[in-house]
Amino acid sequence: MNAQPQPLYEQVKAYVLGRIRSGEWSPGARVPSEHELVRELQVSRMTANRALSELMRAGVLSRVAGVGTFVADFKAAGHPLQIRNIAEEIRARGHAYRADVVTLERIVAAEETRERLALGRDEREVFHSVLVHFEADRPLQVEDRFVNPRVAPDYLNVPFARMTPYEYLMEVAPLQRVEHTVRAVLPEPRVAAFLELAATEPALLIERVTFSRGERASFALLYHPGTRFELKGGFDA
Amino acid sequence: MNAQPQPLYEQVKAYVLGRIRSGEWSPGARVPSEHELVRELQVSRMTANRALSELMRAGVLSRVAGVGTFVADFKAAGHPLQIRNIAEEIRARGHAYRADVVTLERIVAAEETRERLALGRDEREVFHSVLVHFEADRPLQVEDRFVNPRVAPDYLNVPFARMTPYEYLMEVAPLQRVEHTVRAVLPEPRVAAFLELAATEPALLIERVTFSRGERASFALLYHPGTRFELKGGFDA
DNA sequence: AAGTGGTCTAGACCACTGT
DNA sequence: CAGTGGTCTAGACCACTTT
Repeated sequence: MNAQPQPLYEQVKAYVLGRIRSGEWSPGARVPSEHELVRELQVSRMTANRALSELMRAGVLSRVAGVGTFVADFKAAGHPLQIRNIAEEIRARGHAYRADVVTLERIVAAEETRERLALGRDEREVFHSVLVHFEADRPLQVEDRFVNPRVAPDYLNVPFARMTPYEYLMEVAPLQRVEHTVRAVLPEPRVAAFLELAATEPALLIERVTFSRGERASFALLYHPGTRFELKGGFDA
Repeated sequence: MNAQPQPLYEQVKAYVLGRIRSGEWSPGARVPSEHELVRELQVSRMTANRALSELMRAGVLSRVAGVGTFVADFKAAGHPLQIRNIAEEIRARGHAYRADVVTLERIVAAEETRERLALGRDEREVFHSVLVHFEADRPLQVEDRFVNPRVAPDYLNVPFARMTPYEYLMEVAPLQRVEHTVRAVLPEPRVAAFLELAATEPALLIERVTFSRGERASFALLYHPGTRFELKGGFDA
C-alpha cells in the first residue's frame, strides 16, 4: 500500500472522519478496533494506532484500553480564539454543519451601530444578518451581524446556505485586524429560543469587530450556549 | 531495558527535559538525534522518535527533517487573548486592588486534578489556593488554583497579600505556554457568594493551564461576574 | 556520501476489560 | 477466555540537508 499524496495514517484518519461526518458513526458509536482497521485497510497496527491516537488527541474519539474506541460526545467544543469560521470548526470536529438564515436585510443603523462601524453622518444604512449555526442539528451559535456596505456592497445577494458571512467577507475584503470582547450573559428571550436554552442558562457572548483596508468592515454579536460551547486558546510565551 | 514505573518514552522525555532544565542544553542547542538516543539509552528508534515528537508538540523542542532537533527558544508571540495579571489590570484602570486569601493548603489531589497537571501516580499532593480579587472593594475574580509542587515547592509560604499567585509563579517558573478555555456558567453557590452574584447571574469562567520548562505548572479556575467583566483581545491578521 | 527526521511494517508482551 | 488499547522492537525506505 501507500501512494505518497498523503501519509498513510492521514488517509486512515480521513477514512474515520469521513464515516463520522456522513453520520454513519454517531457520537458514542464504536469505531473499528486497531486490529479491525489493520484487516480492513491493509495497514500495520502501528499506523492504525497513530491515526486513532491523533484523532483522540484532537477530541474526535475517546479510547479506553481493554474496551474500545468510540466517537466522542461533542460536549467538548471549541478551539483557539483565533478561529473565525464556525463552519470549518464544526466540520473539523467531524460533525454535520448547517445554517439557517433568520434575517438578511438593509436597515437604517442605530446610533450605536454606526459608531461601532465608524460610519459618517451621511452613511445611515447598513446590512444586517442573523444566522443560526447548527452542529449536528443542535444550535451552536447565533450570529447577529452588521456589515459596512462600503466594504461588502453585494452582501444581500450572498448565498449563505453555501458559505458563511465570515467566508464571504474574507473573499471580498482581506481581513486585517480583529477585536473581540467576551462576556457571560443571560441572553434575551429571542436569542435563548434560537439556542434552545432554558430561562436561566447563560450564554457566552463574543462581540467582534473586523477591519479591512483600514476600515471597519463588520460588527458581530456571537451567542453560544454556555453549557455546550467552549472557547479554547493557547499561546507560547 | 524497561522497568514499568513509567513508559520508556516518558523516561526518554524526562532524560531530555532534565538536561534542558539543568541548563546543560540551552535554547537553540542541538539535541541528540534519534539514532544517538538509540545508542545512548538503548531504546528503539521508534521510542526515541515518540519522545522527541511529543516534546516538539509540547513546544519544548523544534525539529527539522534532514537537519536535527533543537531546544526551542521561548519566544514572545502576539497573544490572541491577552493574559495578564489581574492586579496589574485593576491598577491600570486606576482602581484600588485588594485580595483575600480564602484557602491556602496542601491537599491530596483528586484524580482529575492530577490528570490536568499530568502528575505521576506517586505524586498525590498538590498545593491549593483560593483567592478573591477585589477592584475598589467589589469582587472581580475568584481564583481557584492548583499548583504542581515540583514547580513551586515553596508555594505555601508566599505572601499573597503582596503578590498574586500569577506573579509568584512567573518568578519561580518561566512561563512557556498557556492554554485556556472560556465558558459561561452558573457558578456554584459558594463562588456566587464570593462574587456577590444573584442566583441567576452568569459568570465567565476561564480555565487556565500554564506550562513551564515542559511541565504543567498550575491549573486555575478563574470566575468573573458576567455583568462586570469583559475579556478583550485583538490581533492582526 | 553521510546524517537527519518522517513514515511504515510485522511481529511482540502487557494490563486491563468484558463474557 | 478472547478482545482491546498501550507500549516496544529491529528492521526498512524515503526526501531532504549538510558536508
